[in-house]
Amino acid sequence: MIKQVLIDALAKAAQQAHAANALTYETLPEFTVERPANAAFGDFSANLAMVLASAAKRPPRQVAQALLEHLSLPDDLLERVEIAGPGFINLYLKPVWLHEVVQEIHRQGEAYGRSQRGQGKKVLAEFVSANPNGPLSIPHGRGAIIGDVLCSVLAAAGFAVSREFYVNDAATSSQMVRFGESLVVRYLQEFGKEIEFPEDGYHGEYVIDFARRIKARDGDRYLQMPAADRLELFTNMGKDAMIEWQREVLANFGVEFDTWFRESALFKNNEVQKGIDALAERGETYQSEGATWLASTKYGDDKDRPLVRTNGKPTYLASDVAYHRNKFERGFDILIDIWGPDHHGYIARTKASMAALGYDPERVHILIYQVVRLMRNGEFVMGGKRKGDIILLSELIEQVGKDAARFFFLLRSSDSDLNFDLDLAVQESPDNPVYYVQYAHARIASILRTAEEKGVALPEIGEVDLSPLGEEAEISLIRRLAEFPEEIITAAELYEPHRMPRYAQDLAREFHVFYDRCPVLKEGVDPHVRDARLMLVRAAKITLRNVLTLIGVSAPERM
RNA sequence: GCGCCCAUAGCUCAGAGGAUAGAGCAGCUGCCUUCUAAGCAGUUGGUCGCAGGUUCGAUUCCUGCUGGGCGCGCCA
Repeated sequence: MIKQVLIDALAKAAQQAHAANALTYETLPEFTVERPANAAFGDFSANLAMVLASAAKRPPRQVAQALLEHLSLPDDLLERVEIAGPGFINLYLKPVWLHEVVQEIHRQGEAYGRSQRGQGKKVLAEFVSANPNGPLSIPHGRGAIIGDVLCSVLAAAGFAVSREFYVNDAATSSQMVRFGESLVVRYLQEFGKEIEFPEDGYHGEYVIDFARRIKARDGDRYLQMPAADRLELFTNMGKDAMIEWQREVLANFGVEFDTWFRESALFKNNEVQKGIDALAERGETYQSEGATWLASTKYGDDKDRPLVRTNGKPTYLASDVAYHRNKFERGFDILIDIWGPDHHGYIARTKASMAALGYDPERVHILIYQVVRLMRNGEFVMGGKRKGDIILLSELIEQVGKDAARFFFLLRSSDSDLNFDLDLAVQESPDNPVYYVQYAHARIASILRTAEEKGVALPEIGEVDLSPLGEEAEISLIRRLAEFPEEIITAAELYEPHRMPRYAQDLAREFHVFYDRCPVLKEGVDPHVRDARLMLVRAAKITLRNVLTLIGVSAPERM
């Protein structure tokens, strides 16, 4: 990558200036080489002189001067260098670097954008993790897409990624029992039994539907069963059905998990108790008021937390300790948990519990995404579960389609609330960002199709002279293409998948401008220009398709 | 009361400590006998919530306020 070449050259210049006693500093500070906002400031701009100024005890511009005297870059790459503003080193490159970008994209094809930054480090991302007693909701959709695309981005940046869904199916949990009871009552009601439905039961239609399916399949055979056995059986049947339902909806949404990890397995293998014991052995727990507590305040939590209740049952935290410990024991270097906003209070205790077990809490990254609001006709919908007018994730996907749903869920930073405009998502207009981006791809495909129809041969990349590419629209398009690998690395390192749709929009915009200004196949275009532009158009197609694939959105050939 | 997130153009939001703070929408004005007008161009619009601090440099980092969203169980 060109940027790395420049960074290395500047670092070397600093070392040589230092060796020649032209510059003093202890260690070379972090510095950046960036594409400046204003094109007049060159192709790239470095802040090295400014960050070096205080150590060198000289004004930034003088430091820059000293650096330039020792800077060496190939003549066929570097056009000129300028010191500007408070001490920026602005590098103006010859167009050949841009032509090399186009060639590189052709050579790499589907691999363009990928890098080895992650060095194969093993990452486990856990997300969605809905309870197996109901349908997936809109917030689950946001978590699903953030997790799925973050994983794709990490994989592209050279990490070894696993996607995991944690199933909160502990049989002892009161919510699972309540769910099982609700299902039993609905089943009995199907046979005309007049049983009152429990106030704190699961009122949703889906429970009734499933009870009917059990009746249709198995008839009345559960009517005479001992109540305790029946409850356990129905709880399990209901759980399996819910998991399967959730799995299907997510698969329809393009989200597939490598593993579905069950909380119940932690109990089955006694790992919950082992986790508690491990903490006790390390002296991190104590007994008080009949409960067992984790001394999480030692590791930055604001209170100590109960691990085992007065009634002897472990808390949710106890399973979570066992679960995270299990993840580390499976050999993952980095753990990522993606949680909804209602879980923010659990960050400190989760990290504290891992620290108490001797794991570096820095290896656990917990991402909290903020609330989603659906809007229709300019008004908020989804009044709440009680009213029953809640929109399910499956319904949303049906209404707006997978592409729009994925793109919209990813459009905002996880830290921001998300207002999901249902009307806009289905609009076939340029206001709709997903159409805007897909349309750019379709336009490219159309050009290539037309070339074929006209009998214009598509030459091999190595055979084409790219030097005719020099117009402003061409240059800024190539620059944008060149940024793609870095953009993926940034998104991966900051855990910010929302950078991908944003990049896609920026790239689409550059292409539309190019399309408007630079005819490819029209009458009167010089064949050399035409061929060079064809190569650029193909490079844009490759890159656009690659970013859309990362987001999980289709790249249509026609619209 | 405590915690998390947010506060940037009329609206929805970007902006990893850098130069003149950006995009889309909305408003106004133009561009299709020419590769897809689902597009492009021009133009209007800002005390980056307020007050301090750190820094050569703060929309960005820190502290304190103000306003809004969400949450705060030996529930999961």
